Amino acid sequence: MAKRVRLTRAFFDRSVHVVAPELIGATLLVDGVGGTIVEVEAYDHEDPAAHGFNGQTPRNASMFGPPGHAYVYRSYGIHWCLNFVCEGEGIANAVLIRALEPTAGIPLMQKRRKMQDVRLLCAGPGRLCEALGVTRAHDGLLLDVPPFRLLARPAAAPLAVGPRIGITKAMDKPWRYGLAGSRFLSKPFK
DNA sequence: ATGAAGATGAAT
DNA sequence: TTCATCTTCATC
Repeated sequence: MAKRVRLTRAFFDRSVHVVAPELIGATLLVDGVGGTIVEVEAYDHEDPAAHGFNGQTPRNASMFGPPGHAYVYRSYGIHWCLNFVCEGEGIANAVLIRALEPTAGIPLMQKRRKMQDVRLLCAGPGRLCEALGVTRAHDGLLLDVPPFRLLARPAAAPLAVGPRIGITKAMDKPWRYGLAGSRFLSKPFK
């Protein structure tokens, strides 16, 4: 297998609308555990649905920081969700990582998730974080140094595009991207 | 100090 | 469709 290009902080210093689709097919590993990204959503600073839209707070601070860092937040009091911060220091732009196809460290993921079905291990932002062991401790960390490891997609992937999940229709945009036909998505694209 | 809502997931 | 679970932030 050809050695794949590591994604550095420079990769993320671009519009979320460019970065998000390019992340489909890329590899995400946390302490060596992870797989191929198959679903993401883009949130830009002009987006009323984005956490940063109403200004900076302690929770979303890392979203306003420089690109190439992680933004991890607590969802519904229960789950962690992982984002990659993109261009515009002082402006909140990020890509939510929603699902991946497990390829590395599957036994550990199964243990963390307390279930065996590989298809459901990382099919959703909360599930993905539980499987990879991502918590608030990862908030604000750089993405191009351990424990993170990101590898560029080997080639452009066939994209599915659709409305984002959990966003009220009035605020929504077609900024959810997926690997067309993947069975590891949190939900199918229509 | 208090309360409402939330970029979800699992069970019913 | 319901509910678990709890932090965050706006408001009082």
